[in-house]
Amino acid sequence: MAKAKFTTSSEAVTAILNESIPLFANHGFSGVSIRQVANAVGISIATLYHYFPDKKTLYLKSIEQAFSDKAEGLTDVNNTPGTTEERLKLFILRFTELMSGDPNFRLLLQRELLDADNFRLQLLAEQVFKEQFQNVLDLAKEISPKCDSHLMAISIVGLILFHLETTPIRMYLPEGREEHNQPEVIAHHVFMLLKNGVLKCSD
Amino acid sequence: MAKAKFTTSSEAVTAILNESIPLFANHGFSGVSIRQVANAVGISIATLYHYFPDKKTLYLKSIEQAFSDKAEGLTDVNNTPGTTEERLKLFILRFTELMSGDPNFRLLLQRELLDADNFRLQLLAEQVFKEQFQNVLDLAKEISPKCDSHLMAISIVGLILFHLETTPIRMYLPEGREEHNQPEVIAHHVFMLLKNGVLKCSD
DNA sequence: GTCTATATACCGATAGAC
DNA sequence: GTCTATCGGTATATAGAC
Repeated sequence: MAKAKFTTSSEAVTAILNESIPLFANHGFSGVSIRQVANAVGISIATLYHYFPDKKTLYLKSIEQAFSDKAEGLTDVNNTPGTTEERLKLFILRFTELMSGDPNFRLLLQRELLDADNFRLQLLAEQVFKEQFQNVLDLAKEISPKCDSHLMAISIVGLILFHLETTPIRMYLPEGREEHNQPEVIAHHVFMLLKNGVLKCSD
Repeated sequence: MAKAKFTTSSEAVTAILNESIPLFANHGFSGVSIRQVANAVGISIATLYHYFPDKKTLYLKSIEQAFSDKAEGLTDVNNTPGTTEERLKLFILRFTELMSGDPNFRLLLQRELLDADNFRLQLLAEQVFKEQFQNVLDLAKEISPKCDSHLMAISIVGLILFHLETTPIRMYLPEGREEHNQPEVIAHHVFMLLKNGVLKCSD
């Protein structure tokens, strides 16, 4: 008779998600097989199916788990004392560190932007990013009231995310250096660019 | 006996790539089967294998084809008369239109940034993007000499690409509007942001 | 709760007729 | 040059023993 590998059901689920999240983040939904996940956890396929009804559910639960708690950790930036500029600087630094500190989250987000259907995108927008995006939107409204807030908010997070997105190809591009991948360097550059614009930028 | 479907070999290759490129762009390497491509072209799997030795080669040739000629079309911006600011504006508009006009190219690029190994990234950087990136780099050096050119160049193209990347989720985010997806609107916003910075931005 | 064994379908790739 | 037929392997998912 097979021994119980896990003491509780949620412990098993956690162990499975711990393996499935990095696999899906690095190879995408169709690039990962149930077999791979089961092998990584050290259980059989049938056992995996005992905890998740099918592959798609496993994927969605992986997303859900990887995205949970990301909705916090930034919420307090708008309630921080200081000038608008200081709060922008703080947000940029926090967001950059958050995103570089959790590669799986960023990779899954990028893959969802590529692969998700409208229903999943709507879910993502309304249940994961809405509150956070509203905060950036408020910051954008305050800092540049004459500008389209939505476009500005996208630009702020986009600047940061694209620098992280291009990390692997950077070294092969002209003048690419290792230090360009450090969160503090990226955050500082983005802040200076946003503050002064390209014409008066200096770092 | 089967009739010749194509009059020349290159005609057949073109017909196959015309189907494989959008498929790979929308679903990725492992999200597309040889069967799907063959069905889309209207030929048998065996016929497809007559023109391409294996799936990986078909994928790489699809990338190659989709990326060819993209190296031109922007090269002349640095030789355009006018102030640095005018040339920056021209580059942003051209690049935005180029990228929104060819979704397959952008999608394949995003997928390569996620999936490609270091060898393929190096190939991509040195044989596809090197010259173009150097042009942006030169523009960045000229426009903001006190700033790290590499970071600035990445920021300029990143701002544009991220707006296109987030197009599908935009409408579900607060204050997202259809007009935000128009290339001219994006280009104008990016230019104004780069020119004045977030503090003095107005559009 | 975990396993082995298996069902069924599809995968990439090939053989060989025409 | 194009096809049908098929190979061996792997995919997702299930049945049933323990």
